[in-house]
Amino acid sequence: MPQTSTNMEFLTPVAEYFKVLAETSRLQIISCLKSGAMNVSEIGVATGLGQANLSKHLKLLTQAGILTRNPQGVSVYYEVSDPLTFELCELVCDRIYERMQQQAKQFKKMNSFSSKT
Amino acid sequence: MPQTSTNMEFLTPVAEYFKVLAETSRLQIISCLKSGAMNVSEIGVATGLGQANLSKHLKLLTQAGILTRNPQGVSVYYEVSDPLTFELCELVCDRIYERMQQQAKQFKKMNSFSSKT
DNA sequence: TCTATATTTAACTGTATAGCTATATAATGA
DNA sequence: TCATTATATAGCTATACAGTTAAATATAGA
Repeated sequence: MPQTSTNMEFLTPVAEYFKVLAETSRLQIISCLKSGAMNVSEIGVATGLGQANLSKHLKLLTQAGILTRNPQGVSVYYEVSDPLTFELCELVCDRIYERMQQQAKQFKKMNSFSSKT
Repeated sequence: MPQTSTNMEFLTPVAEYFKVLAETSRLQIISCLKSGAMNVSEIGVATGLGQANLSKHLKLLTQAGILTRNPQGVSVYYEVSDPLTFELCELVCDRIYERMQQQAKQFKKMNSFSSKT
């Protein structure tokens, strides 16, 4: 990436943050942690992710500052460290929902097979 | 990806949305469109991206519903279609800034070489 | 200490994609 | 029509990384 533009460097951490949220598996993990802290096995059951794979994602999320790691005896509990994470997901979710509704409306209006009620 | 978990499918469009924002080049494009619509050549100058590469990113952003395409004669103008995009970037940006400040504070406090004023 | 359980790490494979070069398409003016 | 300029696309390479299997590490209890 031979980018030498001025504000490139400032954008890098932003892009990296979004990249962490840009995977369904990690979103699954975040989603199931909405109810509070869980240990790795529990998250594994809840998400259905393979054990090693899950561990890698948890490491990534923790390094990105999105999760907090908390070892308790033999098991390790993870928790979403910042409510902003949930807010971002909700904002995007809501917007996608709005768009889908809009598309459905458009579709109904344009569709010549529609009953046009 | 042999994921069969229930809410996987609902998370896919969310992940895809974040993925589009997870590239410095695309963030550059979005950033330079803050001031309003620009044509491809202008964006090219502003970002320093290669012509073909830029074109691909613009296509991606448009397909994701983030940009609006508007051909005017020989040139094509692009514009950010939804202020939510800017909001998301700002939210993340602000949070990263807070974290960096926090880390700096921690660093100063922990550093045994510090002047401790 | 030995064993069992929980989590992490190492190493590998396949896939997705950023950026490149070269070419194609579209629109305007000579 | 032809040339020129602006965008878009095709094809390629290198890199990043999700998911897998196998091995390593850590903790608690017998």
